[in-house]
Amino acid sequence: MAHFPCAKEIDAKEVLKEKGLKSTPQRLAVLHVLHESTKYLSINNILDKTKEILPNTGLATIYRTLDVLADIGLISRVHFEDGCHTYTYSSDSHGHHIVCTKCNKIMDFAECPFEDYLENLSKRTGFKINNHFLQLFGECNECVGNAN
Amino acid sequence: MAHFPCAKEIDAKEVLKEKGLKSTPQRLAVLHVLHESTKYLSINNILDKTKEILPNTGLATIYRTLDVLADIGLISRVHFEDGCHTYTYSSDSHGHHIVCTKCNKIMDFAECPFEDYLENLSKRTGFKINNHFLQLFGECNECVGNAN
DNA sequence: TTATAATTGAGAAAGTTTCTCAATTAAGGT
DNA sequence: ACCTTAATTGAGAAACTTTCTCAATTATAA
Repeated sequence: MAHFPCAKEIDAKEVLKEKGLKSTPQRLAVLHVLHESTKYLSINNILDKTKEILPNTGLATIYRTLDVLADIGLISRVHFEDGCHTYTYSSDSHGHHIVCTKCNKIMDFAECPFEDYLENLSKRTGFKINNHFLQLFGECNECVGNAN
Repeated sequence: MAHFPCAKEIDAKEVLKEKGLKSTPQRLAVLHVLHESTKYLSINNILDKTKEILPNTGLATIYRTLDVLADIGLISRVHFEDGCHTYTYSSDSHGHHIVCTKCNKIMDFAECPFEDYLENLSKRTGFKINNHFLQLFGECNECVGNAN
């Protein structure tokens, strides 16, 4: 089986094993591609970069792999106002993302700022809040001030 | 031109006018459909309900109308982990949503809990944060405790 | 090494979204 | 009220995205 210099490869293999899933070259390659990129990637970006490692990889495998990796929390989906079909490596299962709208860079911030707030909101609204999604948009330190 | 008993119809017409957009029956009907529903609706839900009011409405018009209404903030998109192709009426342009994962009900909460937090995060990360997206998932007061 | 179930690639099928263009219509000026 | 005009619409075609099917392959555990 192929080997990829992914810092988290060992971890990934263990997580896959725990869930009863196989560590295939395709899964490790997709993970490697996302881990290597500081930016969010579209399905086609991921297919292209995966094919640089494993040229025969099929598109259906990319879809299947992204679903699997997202389910087990190794990667996460990035949401935009008009669609959510891009992905990024997930350094932490509770990671929220800051997205640079100029260069597409993603930064994680694992801390969650409003645990207390949610409890309060829960009481006021009668909603039992189980989950939340937060994503911030802005300009990263390299892009801030640049014309485009 | 058709009239729909949408409480916000007058407002909607003004907002459309301000932006140089026409108040067509189709746009008002889509808005009415979303305003009337407490739940988020898919493109096809919206097409079906709009056709009950205007039977000849085409699918392309639904897509165009949803884009227009979302752009001007009269409605907003609802995001899920695996897609974001549902919509809800927007009572407030900064409204965040709580979504009931059992009955699909949406509740708005306009207040934004972390203005201060974002400023602090901005300083630490070097990101200039321009925008954010927050959505909460849970069970509403009617569904909480129900088996399904 | 072998058996087995999971996974894959390829292409077909299904589903979603956008585009094109002639016909219609909302809205402002007369 | 009636033009005029540019925006909007419906319909179907085209483009694009996602899922499915199934035979071939392969990771894994015995």
